[in-house]
Amino acid sequence: MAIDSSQAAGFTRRATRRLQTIEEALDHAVAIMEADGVGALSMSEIARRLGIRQPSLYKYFPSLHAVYDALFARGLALMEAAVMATVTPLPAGVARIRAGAKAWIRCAVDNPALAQLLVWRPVPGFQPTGETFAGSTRQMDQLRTEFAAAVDRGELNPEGGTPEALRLYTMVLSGVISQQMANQPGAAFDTGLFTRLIDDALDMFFARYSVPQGGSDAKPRP
Amino acid sequence: MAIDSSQAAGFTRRATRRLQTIEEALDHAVAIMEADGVGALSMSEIARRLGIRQPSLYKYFPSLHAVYDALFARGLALMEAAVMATVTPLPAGVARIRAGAKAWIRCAVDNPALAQLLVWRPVPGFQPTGETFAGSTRQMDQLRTEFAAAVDRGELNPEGGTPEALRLYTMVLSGVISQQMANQPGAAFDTGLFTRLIDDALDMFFARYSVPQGGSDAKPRP
DNA sequence: GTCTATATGTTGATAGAC
DNA sequence: GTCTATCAACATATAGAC
Repeated sequence: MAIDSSQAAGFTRRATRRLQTIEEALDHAVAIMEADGVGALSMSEIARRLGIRQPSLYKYFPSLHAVYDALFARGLALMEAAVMATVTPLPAGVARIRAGAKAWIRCAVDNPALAQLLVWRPVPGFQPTGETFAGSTRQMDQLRTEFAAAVDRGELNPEGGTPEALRLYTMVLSGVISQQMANQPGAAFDTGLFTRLIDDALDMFFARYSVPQGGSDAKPRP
Repeated sequence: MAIDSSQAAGFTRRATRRLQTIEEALDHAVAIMEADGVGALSMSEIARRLGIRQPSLYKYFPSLHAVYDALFARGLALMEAAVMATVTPLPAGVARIRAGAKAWIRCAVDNPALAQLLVWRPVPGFQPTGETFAGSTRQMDQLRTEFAAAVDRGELNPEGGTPEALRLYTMVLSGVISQQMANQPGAAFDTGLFTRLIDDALDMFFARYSVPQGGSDAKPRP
């Protein structure tokens, strides 16, 4: 019992310590990217800030690309968490989609380096692992169901459920964050010249898929 | 006379030869960026492809940043030429703006490296020279006048002339090209999953600023 | 898991001969 | 304008002692 417990505890402690170091390394990586650009990341600099020698870092990451992959995954998780925290208490529908969009944009502005990794492809030769990329696909799937729900509830016309509508939606969000990051980096969400137009952008988008506001009996389906 | 002429000719010949070399260097630079990413550009690689030693390249560009600046300027000029060629024969108005937008997107897709340099900011520490950046500002000014003309002609409501409308417009275009370059690089304009939605995106945008389609007497201004 | 040592490569930029 | 030579950094990654 005592032996098992200490073994288990020892194992988990080592494992958690290792995970802590990994997270710390990623923290530094984010700091480096935000300071000097996404392309300025290097194993040497991470190790330097971590207080270890550069070869030691290879015990945690097999390559620089692996670091980028972990950062991509972290970015995905961060965005998902931000959106979920905002969206979970809300009922399905357009209002929920809108709230999620704003949460996403806000999170992207607050984490510009990770957002660049997600929205742009600034690192030559880097592509997220299949496993990592699956997370991105999963988020897109969930977004699809959100739109389908809004259509079912009659808040969007049937065209709102098409892949084209979804792509148009991602284009709108991508446009907001791209212009904000490129032309006014560092600005806060509430004061950014482009992010402050997010409501207008969403109005513009959803107006395209609004249901005809009929009177008492407006084309009900038999 | 003969002397003056030969001197002048000698001077211009040398000058044009020099300009030719510079243009050739920029051609190689574009090829490098398209092959290995915008951040992969280096003086060494340009010189290698140019068939000269790397220090010799410093006779043409004082630094790598100067090369980026020249590339930024070339990208601006290319886009402007493409838009102008499409737009010049058309009368002012929304149709002309739309045609210009499509020409711009098409040109961006055909020149992804230069487009990335213009739309994103992928090179850490690089900012276009004041002179170069002025070209960008000038193009924005012209866009502003295009919108003002469309408002004057009654094709857009007064809100279409506001800075917010213009920013929303740039966000839409930036969203199209960003999503296309990030998620389906290399696709042609006509078949790209995102670029083929350009008309829908423009519909969505201009619908927001459409004038109320009145009957015979729809709110004429006194 | 950390270190030293090292191999091997790259880069931007300058000095100075021709 | 081209070259050689060189500097000073910087990088990724591996081998192997402890």
